[in-house]
Amino acid sequence: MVKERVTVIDIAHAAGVSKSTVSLVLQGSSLVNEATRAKVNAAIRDLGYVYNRGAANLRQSRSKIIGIVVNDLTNSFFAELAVGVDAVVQSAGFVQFLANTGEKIERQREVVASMREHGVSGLIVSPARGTEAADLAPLVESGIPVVLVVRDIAGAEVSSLISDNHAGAMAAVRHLIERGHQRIAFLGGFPDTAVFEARMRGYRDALIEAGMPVSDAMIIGSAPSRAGGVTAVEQAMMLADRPTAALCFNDAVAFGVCDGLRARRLEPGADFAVIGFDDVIEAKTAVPALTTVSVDPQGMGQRAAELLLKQIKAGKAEPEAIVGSVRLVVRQSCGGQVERKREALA
Amino acid sequence: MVKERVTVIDIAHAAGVSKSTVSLVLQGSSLVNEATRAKVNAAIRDLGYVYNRGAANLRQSRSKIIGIVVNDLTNSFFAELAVGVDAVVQSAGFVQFLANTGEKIERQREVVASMREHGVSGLIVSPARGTEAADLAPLVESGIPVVLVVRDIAGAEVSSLISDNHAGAMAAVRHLIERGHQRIAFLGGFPDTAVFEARMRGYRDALIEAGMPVSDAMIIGSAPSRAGGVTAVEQAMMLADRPTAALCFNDAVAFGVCDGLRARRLEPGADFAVIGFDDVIEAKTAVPALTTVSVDPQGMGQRAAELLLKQIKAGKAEPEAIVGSVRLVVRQSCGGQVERKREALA
DNA sequence: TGACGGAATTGGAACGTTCCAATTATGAAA
DNA sequence: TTTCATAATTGGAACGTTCCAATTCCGTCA
Repeated sequence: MVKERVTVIDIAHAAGVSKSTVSLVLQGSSLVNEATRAKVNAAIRDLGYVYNRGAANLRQSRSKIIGIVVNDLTNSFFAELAVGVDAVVQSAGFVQFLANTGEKIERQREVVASMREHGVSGLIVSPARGTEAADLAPLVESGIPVVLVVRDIAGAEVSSLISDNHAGAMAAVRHLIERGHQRIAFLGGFPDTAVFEARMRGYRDALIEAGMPVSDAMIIGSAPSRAGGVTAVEQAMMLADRPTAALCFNDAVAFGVCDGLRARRLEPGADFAVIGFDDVIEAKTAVPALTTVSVDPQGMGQRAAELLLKQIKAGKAEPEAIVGSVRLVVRQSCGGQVERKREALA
Repeated sequence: MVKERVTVIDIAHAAGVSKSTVSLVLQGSSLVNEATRAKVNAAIRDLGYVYNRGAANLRQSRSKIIGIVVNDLTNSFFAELAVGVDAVVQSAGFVQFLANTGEKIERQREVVASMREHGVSGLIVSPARGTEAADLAPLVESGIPVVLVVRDIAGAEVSSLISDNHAGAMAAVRHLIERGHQRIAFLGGFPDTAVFEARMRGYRDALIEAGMPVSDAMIIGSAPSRAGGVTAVEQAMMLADRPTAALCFNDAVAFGVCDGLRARRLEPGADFAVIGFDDVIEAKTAVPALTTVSVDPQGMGQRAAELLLKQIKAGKAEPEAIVGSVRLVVRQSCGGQVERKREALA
């Protein structure tokens, strides 16, 4: 019961035209007569023809495939990024190869190679930790458009779309200072990443701007996950001079920090101010709703995809470095004024 | 500066052999002499050759691509499912097309069609709400192996891998009954889905088994999301005869229920027992840690992928319906004995 | 009637690989 | 030396499409 593949030739036969005409119909060419177009379409339906995009790609040496490789799909930030990308590539008639590297450089190398072999027209990459410009060199030399998201790589000559981490962190810390906090920690994230670096610098610069002391003890790294947040806040609360507020590396860490606070019978928002980063979808519905720096992961995915498609269409465009603006979304987790809070506790 | 594509012919030239020999080398054939193999490999490296899998697929009429279509990638259950699939297909040398339908039947139709055109060797589908057997018919007729996950479709002659929702729900409710709860609600989920049906039936059957009354008022549907959980628990707490415990449709709903409880100054676990379903990755680290029916989404993705690969290898296997076993993971969110709890409150 | 021009259609080559059958090289046995 | 088997290599056809140049069709105009 093996199905013979139906090809343009079969259609041509059935419709009594040549394969070239069928091809024209498939491409929606205006050169073909209305009547024959109808005949051909009827034959296509009758025989259950399915277009072989692979064969077409081979002939035209271009494909309608883009690749997206992310470093951690279990992190909902990246999952949302992927759906943003998916939405725009789908409506442009493309389909996406998605691969998850789990932060493994080796796996990243493999999947990128595999995607090249499959002839993707472009690639959106959120690089694994430790990726270097050299890792991407063969890819960019081949002339395939690449858009880096979330994490930039120094020296890589490709477009990038990262959010303004420095400005976002500053805004968050300024907000905490305005509310009267004196001891503000920076919690979570791997210290050897560019994103950590940028957010942490924003944190420091806001403190310095306000003439406040910067203490390294207040900067506590961890895995950028919920579990990491728990351990980071535990460590912070061991300090002699405990913080009363924290800017967290990302929302996952922030949720973990909330968990850790509750485990010590402290209510996030009321007893300790926490601010996240990213504005993942759960931030709004959590209790307390998370104050966070909004990065809009889906929107970012969309913009990255649009940029990539533009470059694909243009043949090869100059690398663009876009830094996406970012805004502080104030919800409940950062509490009210510190003074008011003190009263409530007294 | 347009790059000419390097082909097997170029390699053959450079290495002083024929294209057939190069092809043999690429396929790792044992027919080729060690020395020539080395020469060819050197040429491949020197010229920066990249294999054109599309051309190979065309000739062999089989591809190393599988498709995975999910109904909601922003739900971390499905994101994890996708990484499970990804892990096994990657190590089998396949790559995955991933598409998100967002529960839209129309989009699902489009992406499935697109995947067929791209010649996927198999498909893993978590169908959108309302998908019918007829929607899949053309696909299965074409002989492409399909594995349905999470949601089964009556009458579709394809393999499926769903978890034992009925047994899981029963186990959870039995556990609550053992702990002394008398009024147990079932919260969240869309009532018109098969998964809802199965879990709700498990809930009812456990109550009946214990000789306890079943009240429709205690069964409250909602969107299967965190926000839905909040509204469902609000509604439940309006009841004259308030529940003291709930089995939730899934973990997202359960988190929402916890949020809603806290908004009313009730502590999940201590004041109200909540049990989730799925065991997503955050369930373990949340505070309180969520008692839940473990479905192991990554493991499920892996099993689905393995089943699919098996069928691809076998040409065409008989449809198998696997129901994955499921176990109750008791953590903190369902509290201790009700008696003890009452003492603590008194 | 013949020439012309635009619209519609067509055959064949090409894309980069694999597969098959055929060929050549190598060495051992007669 | 010839013969044979085995190992290694090879040319050409094929996969299903698109593209190009060429051809046919048909109505109009001189």
